[in-house]
Amino acid sequence: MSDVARIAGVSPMTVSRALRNNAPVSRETRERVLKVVRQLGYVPDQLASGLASQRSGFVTVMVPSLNNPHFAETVGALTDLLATAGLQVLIGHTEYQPEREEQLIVTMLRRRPEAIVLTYDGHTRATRSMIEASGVPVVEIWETPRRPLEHVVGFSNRDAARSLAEKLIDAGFRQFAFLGESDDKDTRGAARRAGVLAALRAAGLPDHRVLAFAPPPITMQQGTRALPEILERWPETEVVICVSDPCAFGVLTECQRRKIAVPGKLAVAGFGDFEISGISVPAITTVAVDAQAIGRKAGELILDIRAAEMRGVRLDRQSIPIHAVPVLREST
Amino acid sequence: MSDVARIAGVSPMTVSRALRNNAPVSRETRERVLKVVRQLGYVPDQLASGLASQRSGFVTVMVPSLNNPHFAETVGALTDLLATAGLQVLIGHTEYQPEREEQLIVTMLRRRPEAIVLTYDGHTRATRSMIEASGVPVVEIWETPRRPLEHVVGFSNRDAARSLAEKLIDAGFRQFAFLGESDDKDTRGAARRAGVLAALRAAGLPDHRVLAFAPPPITMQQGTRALPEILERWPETEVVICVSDPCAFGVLTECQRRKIAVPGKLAVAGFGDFEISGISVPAITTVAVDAQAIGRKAGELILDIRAAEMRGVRLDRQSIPIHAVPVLREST
DNA sequence: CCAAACTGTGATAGCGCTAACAGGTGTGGT
DNA sequence: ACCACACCTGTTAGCGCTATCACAGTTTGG
Repeated sequence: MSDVARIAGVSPMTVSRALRNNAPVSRETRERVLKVVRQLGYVPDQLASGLASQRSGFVTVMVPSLNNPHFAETVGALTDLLATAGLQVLIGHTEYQPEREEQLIVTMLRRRPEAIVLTYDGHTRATRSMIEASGVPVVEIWETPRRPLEHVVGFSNRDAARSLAEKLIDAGFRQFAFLGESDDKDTRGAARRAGVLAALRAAGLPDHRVLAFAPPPITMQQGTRALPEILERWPETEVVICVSDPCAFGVLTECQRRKIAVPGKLAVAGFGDFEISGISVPAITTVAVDAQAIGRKAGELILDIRAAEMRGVRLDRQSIPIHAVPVLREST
Repeated sequence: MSDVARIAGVSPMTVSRALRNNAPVSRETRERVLKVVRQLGYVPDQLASGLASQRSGFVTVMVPSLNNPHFAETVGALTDLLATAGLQVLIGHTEYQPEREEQLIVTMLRRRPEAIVLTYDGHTRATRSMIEASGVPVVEIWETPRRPLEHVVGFSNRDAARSLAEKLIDAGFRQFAFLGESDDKDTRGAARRAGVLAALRAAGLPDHRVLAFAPPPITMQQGTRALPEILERWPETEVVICVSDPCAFGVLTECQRRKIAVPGKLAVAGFGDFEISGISVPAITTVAVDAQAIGRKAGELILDIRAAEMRGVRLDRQSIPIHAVPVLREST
């Protein structure tokens, strides 16, 4: 930077100002400086900038898995929105394990993020206390937790799943099975299961057909393996509601292999409205969630938080609702 | 850090050493310091550390899209491997646009990454020269480019696609169509197309049935819309090779909607061996690529590069091959 | 027994940038 | 003519760490 300053005939401070948007520099000086910057191919060091200004320019995002179109969309939308404000996203994937989340948070806090975005699946005590102690603003996404850490951009997985089950009850189904996850304490999957069971109980229907197949995520492959287990244990099942679309697709294909008519003999539903659910034959009934909107609104919220910080105040706890609506398709 | 030093009765320098692994501190001093660190909940500032030590601890990875199971797997494997060495990954998604890659690279270089990983899809001149000028080690993945920037972890998309086409020719197919991307200069998709066409020409078969449907990526949805176009223009087509698995799945489902028997009336093949290709009914013929291995080997390579740097030398250009093999399944 | 080597710790001086304030110049109002 | 003020630029002093050298205390070896 001092090289640039010398050649442009100004002080390093003026170079620093010329490189920012809202700094007071005359148009001609800025142009002269930027010309030298381009000439030399100078690239400012953001580590140094961050240290001096106490603004790292980072936002940390924790998702269970990258290999999930939904979280990829959320992260993509968030990244793009924050980029407009010069913020970069640091992604961590927890593999659906709160302990891993805790460990990642430690690593992330070293980078002094300006905000933390957490996908809800339960947090350890240590995670909660570390984040609170750090004073970094937090946004939880993809659920509206009972005990939110601070801000929330999400929906009730329980209510959404309940609403889906109610629609299927209205459609005349009576014998439900739920294909879900094991080890699902405080997870979004557990909330979906609870929602389905609540609908069944409210309608006076049997609620015992719950298969806790494996730890999350349940893959397509696991969906194919779960179907025979359901058929064997509860041959009377009329409809299988799956914790997410990929395993619903797995169940569907296994039905096709076994020549079980869907929806004639068995109906199948998922959760999330992944692209595949609209494309497959038959198209899969599911709950549509706008994953991009979650990322976008979380990003907007973070910009609001920063704007408030500039004014010296801490933004009040926000809870931004996201729509999640059942979509009945051919599979039911 | 000076607080910790004062309470532990040592100098800040000793605290700094106690927090690292390979620094000379006596066991008892380190334990005493770490105890205070835990007591105070002190979290070292890695921005400051990076500035002082000239090691950012970052590796930049550019992928076309996060919303693609393959790149997600590659990035995931890379992230996990680099984490073992305390390195963090900064992800950028180019949306398949070299210009966006260029712009992202500028942003990334500000963070002084210790290595850059690029998914090959062609690079602009400016990208190439910026990276060379920066002196940061580069690894290109998912292809073996003709003019590599430096290191490579990948395979020939052309040869892999050619090999798939040859197998299908051996299986007796004669009238091929290729469903690919438009605007595919220097892309992996273009290499696949070239490979298929080379196989056809070598076998003396017609090679004119190429549909350049849309800019990458071709989605499932677009696969469903491409099928009618192929059928109309070239009703004699016996097999459609698609640039990637998702669009192959789209083509397959559209066949099912139109009651076109696959593979009886029309065969379908993809590229990449996404999970869906092994699950769908019929399972889709494709080219299997070990996406995780790409991430893992790229990570190992980066650790080698750093180890060499420690010894004061620059690692020779490496080119690490990845296997990509055709997998014939029910759809052909 | 003493020089040489090694071990653990501290003091000093930055890393490359920016916050905060100081000051010089020009403009307009009175 | 003077003051008030806006506007632009420079100076100084760090941000929170670590590289490097210095040095005391200890061990080693001939």
